[in-house]
Amino acid sequence: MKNFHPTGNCPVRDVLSRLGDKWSMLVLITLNANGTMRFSDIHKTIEDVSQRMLTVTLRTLESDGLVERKVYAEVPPRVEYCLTDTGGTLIPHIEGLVGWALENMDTILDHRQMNQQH
Amino acid sequence: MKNFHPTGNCPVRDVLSRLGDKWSMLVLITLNANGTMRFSDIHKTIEDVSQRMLTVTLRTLESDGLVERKVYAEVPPRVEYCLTDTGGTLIPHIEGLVGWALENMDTILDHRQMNQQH
DNA sequence: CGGTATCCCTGCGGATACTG
DNA sequence: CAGTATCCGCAGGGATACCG
Repeated sequence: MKNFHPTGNCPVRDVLSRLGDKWSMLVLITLNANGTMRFSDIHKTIEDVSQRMLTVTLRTLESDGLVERKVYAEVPPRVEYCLTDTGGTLIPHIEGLVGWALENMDTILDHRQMNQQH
Repeated sequence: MKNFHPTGNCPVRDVLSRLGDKWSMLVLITLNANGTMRFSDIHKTIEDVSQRMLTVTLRTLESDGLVERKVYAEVPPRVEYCLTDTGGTLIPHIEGLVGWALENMDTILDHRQMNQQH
């Protein structure tokens, strides 16, 4: 019987759990679609994320090496974010999931409603 | 500026948020790797999921039409689970993510540690 | 065997206010 | 502009007990 927790605490689960939070994937595909963006640009693009959670999400992605953060010593301050190479290699897989979701969400929503009527 | 919330409450986010929970992807790839499985088999394969959460996860996947649940009128009862066709089409994308995680987790973990020393 | 039913707790993430 | 700091509510999920 095949399983998927090689060592007890599985690094794959660790990595994937990061992407499974509410905003990470959205931030990544937004950065991929628009290239380098300022903090405020990302915030405008993803309207319903709070400033706090956008900061937290970006910092986590940065510390994982998926996003690069560049601070310019200007007044007012300017901070730019872009994907790293590692972050870029993740994009196709996220796009794959998004594409699948787009293709199948009608089927899924229908099926879900059916069962709700029970 | 490209964004990703077509209608305000985006079905893509809805669908993906389901897969982003703690156990769904794990259950799906386990079922894919082993074919039809009984409840207890899944539980043995994914050791650290509670009975409650395994039930909840399977029921959600069933109501979304990704997993099929078959109950046999026997004593003691037997319940078998397998992927549906729709569920099957999702597998390659999950495998893609898992593959990426396996390839890149060393880089990620290193990067993460560097930043923690700060 | 394959579940429910309860209770409970952690921690994700929102709201708001303040700052270099 | 791009953040911290603080507080707090809620839902995801664990532990335990019981059931057809």
